[in-house]
Amino acid sequence: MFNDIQQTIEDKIKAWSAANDITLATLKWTAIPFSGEWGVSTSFFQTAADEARAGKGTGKPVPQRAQELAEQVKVQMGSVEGISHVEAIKGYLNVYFATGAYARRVVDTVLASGTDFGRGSAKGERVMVEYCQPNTHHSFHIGHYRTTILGESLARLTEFAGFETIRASYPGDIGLGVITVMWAYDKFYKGQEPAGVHERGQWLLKIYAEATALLEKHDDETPEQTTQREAYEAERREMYRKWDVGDPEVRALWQETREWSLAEMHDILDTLDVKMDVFFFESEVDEPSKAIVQELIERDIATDERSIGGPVIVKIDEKLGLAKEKYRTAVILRSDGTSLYLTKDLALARVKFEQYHVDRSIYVVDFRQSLHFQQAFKILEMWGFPQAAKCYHLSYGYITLPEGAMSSRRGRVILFKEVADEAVKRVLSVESEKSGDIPESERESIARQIGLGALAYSILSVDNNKDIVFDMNEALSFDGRTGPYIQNAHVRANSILKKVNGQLPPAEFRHNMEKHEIELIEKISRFPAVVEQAANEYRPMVMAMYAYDLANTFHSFYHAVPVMQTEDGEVRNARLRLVAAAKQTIANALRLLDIHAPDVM
RNA sequence: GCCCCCGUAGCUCAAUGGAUAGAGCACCAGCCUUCUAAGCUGUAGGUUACAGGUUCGAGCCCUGUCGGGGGCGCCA
Repeated sequence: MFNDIQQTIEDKIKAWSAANDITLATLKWTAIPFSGEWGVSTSFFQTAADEARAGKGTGKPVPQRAQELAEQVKVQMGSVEGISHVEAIKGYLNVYFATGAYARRVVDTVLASGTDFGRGSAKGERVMVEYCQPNTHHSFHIGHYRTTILGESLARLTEFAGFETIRASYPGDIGLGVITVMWAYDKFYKGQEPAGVHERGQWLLKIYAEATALLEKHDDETPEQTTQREAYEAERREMYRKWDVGDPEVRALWQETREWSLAEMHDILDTLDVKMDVFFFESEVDEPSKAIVQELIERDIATDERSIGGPVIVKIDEKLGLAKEKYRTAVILRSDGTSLYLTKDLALARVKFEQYHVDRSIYVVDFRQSLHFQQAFKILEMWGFPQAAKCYHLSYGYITLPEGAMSSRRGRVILFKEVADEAVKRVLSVESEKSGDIPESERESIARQIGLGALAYSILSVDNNKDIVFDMNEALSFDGRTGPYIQNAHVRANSILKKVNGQLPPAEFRHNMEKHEIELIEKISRFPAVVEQAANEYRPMVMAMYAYDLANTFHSFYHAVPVMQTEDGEVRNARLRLVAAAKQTIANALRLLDIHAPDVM
């Protein structure tokens, strides 16, 4: 956390190596495996190996030579301000911090920074995170939730790490699926409309599933059924055509039903505390996207095969001179002149670069689109956008059901709303036996925080490229490595602090600290580095792991180390400040995971 | 045929090329007159799919094999 001490040591090592004609490899600092004290560690394996390769070594095995070097440095080190002692062990140089001074510094820094503890310095780069791409006219299911929570957490991380961050959503509000719902609604349900935002959204999903069944070809259908199906199909096609040419009636129907879905989506985003900066609607990028195709043809990036009845394509592998198939050939415009997913994404990327001036563009989209994005990024590169190098597809695995993939068309989905409601219900059912004193007026809201926290954590704590087989009991578990476990650490910290009404007199940390105290301080001090890592690697999971680790350390501390019962006032004050610092760090970590940190539960 | 992801404890998952591969769940044994037991402590559980290679050092990098998932010019 504090690099100045580390820097002092590093300078000393460099001076020593220069004086002794030793070619020092780059020093990498890591945390020492915890053993009751804390500090940082670096090794000399690389330096020893370099020596051996250069032929100027001593002929000794690398580990032995590394240990020798570490010992020499240790002898050479002398005393350094803020360092209690140094040890050379197994080729590593372990530098231990002077406990009291370091502890005080960490705790004071956290308390002074508050909600800003861990915030990175401004990076001078603008990041756009595109996530939450639900289709309208269906309902928001648990798969949409995964991109939303993943993207929101990532956006919070990049923002906190110091990147200027723009949150973007790209709802699919037009396409065959949308038209299918409109057709069925218009034909069978015109004028009807259930009350309630979510009821309406879910009703559309039901209509979609019904419509799909009507339009699906069956092997054993009778001639009458075939005629019927083909007539339906023709009606749907006609409706799409009318939408395309801007028929007022169809457009009005579209606007109305689209609004139902968007209302539901906004309600869910509110529930999740997601504040989008920009919405790119598929319907709005459709028309402009066609214009870029001509430009790509003129630049000789795309090949127009329309004269022979074909589409417009980009032969990526051929253009790159690749012998093996890798990016293949991408179609960027249908032979009938209509746009495709890729057409729109290329156009959208240009808007992001030129209108929003983004330096990095991150797409939180499921892993099945990985070829699509590889193609898109390559084409952008050929097109001459340097930002293409900093485009990143954060792919994630599907959420499937035990019986197989979810399918909106078959109506076989787990809706986010169902899960969220169930989560709150389950929390309320255990609140009476497990909770502390929760004011009646807050019970519902805290139950929501805990339920949604459990759900969010169950998604964020799994590596994004893993598939998740959705299990309600697992997703909403409150025990062990879960959101509520972390929230509970925050609550316990708060319950101690309540007893002094938040009064935190200064403290020196001169007492002989127990290992649980030291370990807690060590974990807290790692938070800023974890923020950097999670943001740089685009991995919310790193923060999820850390949050658990920190809470786990706090729970152990809480159990083993008395705070209010401490007789010595000086020690009590120090521990109170440590508890406050832990509470703050837990809250900051949870916030980056889009999880609330309640004061009671 | 080609490309991408994955394979770690019974199950679900971790582990910037670095020290003794770690958690949770499940199982077993303890801990509430003491700051919230949604908790803590302990036991048990491993040939990191397999075979080579690179490296002082490989779960991690490279090659191959096997197994699972996904994708591959007009769906999104």
